[in-house]
Amino acid sequence: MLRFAPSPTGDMHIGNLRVALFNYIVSKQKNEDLIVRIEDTDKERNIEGKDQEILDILALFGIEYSQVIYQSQNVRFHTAMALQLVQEKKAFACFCSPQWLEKKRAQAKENKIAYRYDDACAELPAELVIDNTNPFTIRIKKPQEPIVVKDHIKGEISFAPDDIDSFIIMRQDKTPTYNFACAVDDMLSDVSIVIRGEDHMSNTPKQDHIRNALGYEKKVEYAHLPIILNNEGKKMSKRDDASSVKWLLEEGFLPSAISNYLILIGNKPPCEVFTLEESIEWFELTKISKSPVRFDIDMLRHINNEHLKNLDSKELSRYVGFADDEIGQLAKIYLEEASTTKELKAKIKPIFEEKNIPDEFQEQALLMASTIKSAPYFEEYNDFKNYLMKESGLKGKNFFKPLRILLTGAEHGPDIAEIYKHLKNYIGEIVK
RNA sequence: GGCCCCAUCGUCUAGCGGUUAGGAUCCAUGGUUUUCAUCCAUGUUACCGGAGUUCGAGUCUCCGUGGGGUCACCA
Repeated sequence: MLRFAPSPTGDMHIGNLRVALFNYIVSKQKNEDLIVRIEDTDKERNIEGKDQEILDILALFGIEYSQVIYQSQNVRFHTAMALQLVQEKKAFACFCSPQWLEKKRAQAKENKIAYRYDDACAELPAELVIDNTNPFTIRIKKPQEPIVVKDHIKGEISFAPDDIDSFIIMRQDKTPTYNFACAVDDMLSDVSIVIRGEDHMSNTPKQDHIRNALGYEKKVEYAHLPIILNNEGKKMSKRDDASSVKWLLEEGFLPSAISNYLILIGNKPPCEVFTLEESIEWFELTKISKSPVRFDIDMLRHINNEHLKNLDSKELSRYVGFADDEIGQLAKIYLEEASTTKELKAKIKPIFEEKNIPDEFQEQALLMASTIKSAPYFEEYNDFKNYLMKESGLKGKNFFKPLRILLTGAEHGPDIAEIYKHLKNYIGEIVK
């Protein structure tokens, strides 16, 4: 079993999508189910409808999963297991107040030493606990021995007990913390391998420790993906437009191209342009680079352009807002100067709109327009051109510029002979 | 600051002790084109530094340096 575990607290991030993609690929390779677990234990930060948005994006990208579970539905298990740990004295009630802990943290920071919980409540006598009416959290006792994490990408990494710390597993309001819920749920779902972002690296020994304490013997495998950096070399955040899958989609990047790019970076694929399904054939987690990768929109554009070229013309036509094959074929030609569907639309749409004629060609354009309007239908561009030249008497730049502007609404563009093939049936519509 | 990870062109990477250090992208130039672009050709640009091991180090070891991640009763 594999799992993708997003929290419904914001827009789907490309790093997240990448994690989903890798989980999907590996689940296919291992022939194991992939489940989606919505991590909604923080009621304050949950955003209504984000869960569905995430699911919609997964569908759009062709990421299939066997079921969706909501972490909040598992709290009774979390509670029961926390209780078990307390009874076994592997966890304890901690009465330290948030304010007190915050003060300790500030002190540690001031003294430039790492903050660690001092285990003040770890060995409280039972009567002190029973009589205490103050609110408390539950903390798990830190491990005795270092915990070694085996990661398919990072290799073996050891964490000292002090760095794992006696951390909180249940809050004062009796809800589980992330690490606890996550560790328990992965166990309950019988997850075999966890593929997630590198930012979870330091959570791993904690979650491992929880399962050990619970007596779970199966070793969960891990793979931590290097994070994606922005142009400044920092982790991509909400501030970076390109970090949002929604934004990328709106900019006119194809889902297939986005996944292609996300699988390509920090990887050594046998080829550069491929589909998600193709990548299942050769994908290997161990080939993923250990170092973070920079997001390069130029590369994405290049990949997107290639995917656009591979689309059949009918489909391409729909992406540009039309329905017929002919416009799709026209769009194909424009692919030589556009890399996203948004750019493509910006090229195609003006063709059917009223044209803005620059002052210097005003006169010629007027003459050209009336010549075109009275011209018969020509199958071949050459005949069309010769007729117009003869009738208008225009030539050279004075002929081609107005013609191009009248036909396409742009001063530059693809070879007119090429686009005429797809425009000839619409001439009446185009030149009004 | 503690812990963890990382280090080849601007970017993504090939390399696995002996190479003119290769490819893609980006950029520049030339050719093709009525135009922009495409396409083709060409070109600029990289082994973070220092010690060691070795006949020989981008490749192995150590130490620096640099970059990133993470240190919540968030996930």
